[in-house]
Amino acid sequence: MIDLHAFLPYQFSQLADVVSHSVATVYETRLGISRDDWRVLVAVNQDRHMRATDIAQHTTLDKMQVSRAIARLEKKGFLSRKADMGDKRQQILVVTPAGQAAYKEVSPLMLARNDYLLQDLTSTEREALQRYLDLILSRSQQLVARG
Amino acid sequence: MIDLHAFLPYQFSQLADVVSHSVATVYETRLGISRDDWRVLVAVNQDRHMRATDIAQHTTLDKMQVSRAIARLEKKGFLSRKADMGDKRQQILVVTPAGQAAYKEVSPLMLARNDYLLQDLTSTEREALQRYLDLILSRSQQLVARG
DNA sequence: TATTGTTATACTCTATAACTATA
DNA sequence: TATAGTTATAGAGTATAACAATA
Repeated sequence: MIDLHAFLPYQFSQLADVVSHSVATVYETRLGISRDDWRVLVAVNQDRHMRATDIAQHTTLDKMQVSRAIARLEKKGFLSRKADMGDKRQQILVVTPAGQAAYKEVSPLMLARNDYLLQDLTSTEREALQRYLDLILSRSQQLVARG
Repeated sequence: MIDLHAFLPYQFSQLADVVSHSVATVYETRLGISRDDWRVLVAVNQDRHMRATDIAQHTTLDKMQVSRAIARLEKKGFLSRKADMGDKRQQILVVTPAGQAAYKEVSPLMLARNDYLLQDLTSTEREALQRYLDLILSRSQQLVARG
């Protein structure tokens, strides 16, 4: 007998949906951007001189998603592109002041919400949770690799 | 500074994707059905005399998703509908023998994979994990409710 | 007038791959 | 021939609401 509620895929997907939604509201309503856009905005705010490929690796988005997120963020005025004289196929992505301001406005609110979600756990418990999640993740990756 | 990898929405959504995918492979390849279909199949195998509304509550799917999943499962011969003489708007959903066989073939494999994912955790740790996830879920629901 | 379940529609996401320009 | 990034396209999934039958 399968109890859906004791079933990891079911639990995690429900949890991921609610948690994402509860936090994503912040950038959606304040900046009017999507999840992919937000991830790219975080990346370009952390590292100067990122290229699209770097961002893809950094975010687990694929190059197509990154390309489109970049286009949307550029249109919003949150980032701009500079030619890379070394390799003309590549572009260097730079946050604009508006992109920095957006990030600075929103990220503390995001962190606060993230923190709020963890308030019921002590720091030891948080570490334990982290450990459990890592173990489960690596086992599930093994399963996927095997098929 | 936001570290995506230490950020709950990011972590959970990555985890949910990989975990779901690692387990969903079983019913996708063996039965050729989707996640929604699978959830409905579980529901009708557990409870006789379910109606579409019951299933919606039981699975966190909405009535439209349930309606379509029912249609697909019926087409596959996994369930059938009987008129409810009490209320003619409703239908009683019954698993067919083929639907039972499908469930019996696949559910042990699903449980085995679910169990495999948890192998690195003791039963105490599993309970702790469960508790942490519940706490986080209820806080995120609070956030969503507030907006 | 409200409810059960179906159908329609439009919108977003995702996955794949074709394409361009450079290397 | 391979790589960086863009564009096209089709399929799946999602959300909203209109709708028919019954209550």
